[in-house]
Amino acid sequence: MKPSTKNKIIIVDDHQLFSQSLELLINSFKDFEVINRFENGKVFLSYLQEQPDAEVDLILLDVNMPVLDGVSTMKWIKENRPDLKVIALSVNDDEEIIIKMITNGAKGYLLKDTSPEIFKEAIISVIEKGFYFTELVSGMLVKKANDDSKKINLKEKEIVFIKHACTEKTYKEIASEMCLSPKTIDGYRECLFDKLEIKTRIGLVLYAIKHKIVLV
Amino acid sequence: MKPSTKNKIIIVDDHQLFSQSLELLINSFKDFEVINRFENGKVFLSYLQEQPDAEVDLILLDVNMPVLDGVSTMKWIKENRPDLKVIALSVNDDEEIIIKMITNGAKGYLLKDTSPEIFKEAIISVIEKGFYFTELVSGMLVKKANDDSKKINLKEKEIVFIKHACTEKTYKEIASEMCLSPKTIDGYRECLFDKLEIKTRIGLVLYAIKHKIVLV
DNA sequence: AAAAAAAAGGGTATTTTCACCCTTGTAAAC
DNA sequence: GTTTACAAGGGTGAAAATACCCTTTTTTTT
Repeated sequence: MKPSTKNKIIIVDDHQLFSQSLELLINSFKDFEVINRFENGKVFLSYLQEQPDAEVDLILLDVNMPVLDGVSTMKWIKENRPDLKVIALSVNDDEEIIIKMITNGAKGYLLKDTSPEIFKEAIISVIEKGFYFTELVSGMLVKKANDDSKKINLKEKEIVFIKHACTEKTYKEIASEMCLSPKTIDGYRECLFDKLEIKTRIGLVLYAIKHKIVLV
Repeated sequence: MKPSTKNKIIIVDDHQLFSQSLELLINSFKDFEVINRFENGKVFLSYLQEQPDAEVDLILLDVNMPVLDGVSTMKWIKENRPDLKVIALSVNDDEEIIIKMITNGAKGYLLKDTSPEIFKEAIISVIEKGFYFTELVSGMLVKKANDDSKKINLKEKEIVFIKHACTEKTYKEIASEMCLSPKTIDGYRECLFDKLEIKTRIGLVLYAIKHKIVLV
């Protein structure tokens, strides 16, 4: 039997049901075949390091994985194997994650509720033209460009303060924990209220949670 | 050709890639076949109402769906078709959701990262024995039984108050919005601080967010 | 029908939060 | 070598939040 001329695809996804099922789907396409599946970023990167010359036309990379998630995996690929073509797969359209995957070099971002037809189209597009972006993703890239212009950047001490503010401690207690005068804390607070356009400590807590400065 | 004697399975899942791929996987099992797929609870329930006599051995029901989610769909099934056997499928192990699905009659709860072997085992178990629960799920049922004993139940007005407290409004403003005296609000606050074992409004906000009384 | 619990409101005092204005020392920019 | 920026800190006063005391009315339980 002569070597296959089909496009070689690798799936990296911890959802075994999905991963294995998706392989069946892809293998049912005429010009594509799945040559390998991995259950998280770590084992996939190990494979890449051991077999740097393996022929791979496309990687389907899940975003939400244990051990080494999609973003971290993508970062490694950007650093070490920018030649690889990756389509990110995810169930959610979390803006932050999408942006991270793309700025780290993903050539496409598909939601898992994509139809098999669009899916096939995306695979072909990435292999032939080098990219595939839906309107959803393009829209986010435009939105990001806007957001960037009015970005708020918090200093390290401010972030520490915010974390303390998201507890039941008083400002006085926070000051003593941070080894600063209560008046300095008062200054941090006023500055943040101004920058973040809020008026109360409650607003600060809500901001911190929304922007994942503190986790709940 | 004589009618199939295979077990008839229905998939309800909005993730088309997954849904279609899973069908391929199930059809590759000897004794099972997928007779229908639906992309959300609404279209599935419509089908059930139009074809009440359709033969179905098992339903694979995704939890996270648009239009009509898994929990709502499960509630309808409990009310109207408790004879149907359902395995809930989900990507996350959110305790609250798992409990809801099971108390509404799901016969099993599988994470989507289950291996195809376990998956097959679960399908067989539900069809033959009527249920299949992993240790994860059993553990949660035990934990729930414990939690129930020390459950805090919030009254409707308290919940309204908490939602207001999670904004930058003052108590005085909240009182006027709720058409109550500030003193009454003061009473709500004190009572909640006591019940929830907190000392400040910040604590109340954190509690509300953690328990999904308010969303961020 | 009496007792208990809950829901609404009041008084007073303390602590905390917030706003606004100001000083000093130090490091970076021009 | 000024100017600028900034981090740290101070004073004062008003508003908000919190604690702990209380009464009245209604509803629920027994």
